[in-house]
Amino acid sequence: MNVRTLCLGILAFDEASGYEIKKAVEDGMFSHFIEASYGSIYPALTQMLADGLVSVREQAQEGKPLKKAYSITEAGRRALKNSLHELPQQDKFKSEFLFQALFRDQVDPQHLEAVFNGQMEYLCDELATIEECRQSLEPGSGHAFVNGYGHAVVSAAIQYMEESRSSLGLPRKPISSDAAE
Amino acid sequence: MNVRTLCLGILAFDEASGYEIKKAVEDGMFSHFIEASYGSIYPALTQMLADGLVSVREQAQEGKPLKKAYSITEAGRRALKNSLHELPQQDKFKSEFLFQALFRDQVDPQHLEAVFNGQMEYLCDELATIEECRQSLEPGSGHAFVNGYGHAVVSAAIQYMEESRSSLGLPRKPISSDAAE
DNA sequence: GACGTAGTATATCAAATTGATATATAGCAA
DNA sequence: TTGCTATATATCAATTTGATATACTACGTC
Repeated sequence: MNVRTLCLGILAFDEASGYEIKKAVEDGMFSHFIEASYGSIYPALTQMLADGLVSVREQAQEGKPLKKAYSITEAGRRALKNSLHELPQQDKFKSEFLFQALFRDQVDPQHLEAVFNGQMEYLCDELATIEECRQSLEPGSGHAFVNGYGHAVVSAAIQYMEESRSSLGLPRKPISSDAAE
Repeated sequence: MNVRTLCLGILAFDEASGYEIKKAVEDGMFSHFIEASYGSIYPALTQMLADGLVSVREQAQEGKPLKKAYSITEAGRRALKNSLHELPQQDKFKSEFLFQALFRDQVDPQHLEAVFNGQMEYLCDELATIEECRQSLEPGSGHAFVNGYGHAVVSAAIQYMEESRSSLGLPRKPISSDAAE
């Protein structure tokens, strides 16, 4: 699945600018299972506009740059539906954290601790984002299923990390400083 | 982190050919948190050879093509150690399965079921690979930690999927045909 | 015995994608 | 007034993917 289909999927929920699509995959609803950068999003939108899969509405905003709000067209919805009926490719998971963890005996203990805490922070942020979305989802919807999947997986990771502290020779929980932030 | 560092890490455990590195990230020990293709592995090895980070031992095999067994050099180990002390990038997770699940009301029920069963199969295969490695790992090692992380996350996903069958309107478990395979 | 498929092994390349950077404007803080 | 953050679009070199080519063995099957 390419970035075009991905954008089409996001636009199927609501019109959005390239910038907003980036935010959605970076921090928003789609952030825990999708990746895309500006360098692929903008060309995808330009191409789909030429192909008639999306339309633009240019909004001149006071004090802000021109905003191009893209909407999905009927042809776009058909193209999306087609893509949705192809068998999905296998999940891809890349973790530099786990790669580094493999060599834990070759790094300074203080680096290991910093990296471990960084991972914990990242996972907790993910979980917070997932839980924020949680209330606004109708049970039984695709959204609710995906949200629940993310919740299950990230929770399990956090729990495992917490249980592994001692076996990695790390000090007990650093008295939740995240409560202060 | 680039493919060069990734190869260096794998070679730090044992000498390997490009083909064997690919297998390691595809099916082996590294498969659940690393991705790399031939098109990046072979050029990486060639470049690192020129840079003196690895050395080659060419093995003429009877009845098989020439095999180039790459080993990490001292310079390579230093380069790896340096990379290991950089802060890791955030995890990246891409799931076309979850993307499709988002639009579950727009696809045929039979497609949804096929995709769901495909994901289950994939997850169960992952878990099997993880459990296979499990015994040969010394407790407290980096390997054991990473293996445990994978086990925790994949198990949670499988459990969530199983619990979600009914809410997605899918029939009960298709009487484990995997036992027959 | 020919034919297809799977496994071992290296290598290349067009196309897709990333990650960084450039441009521009507003608001807020030091 | 200098720097930082946020909004917003856009480009591009470098990296990476995914597909394909080549070549030989082995195994099944028709």
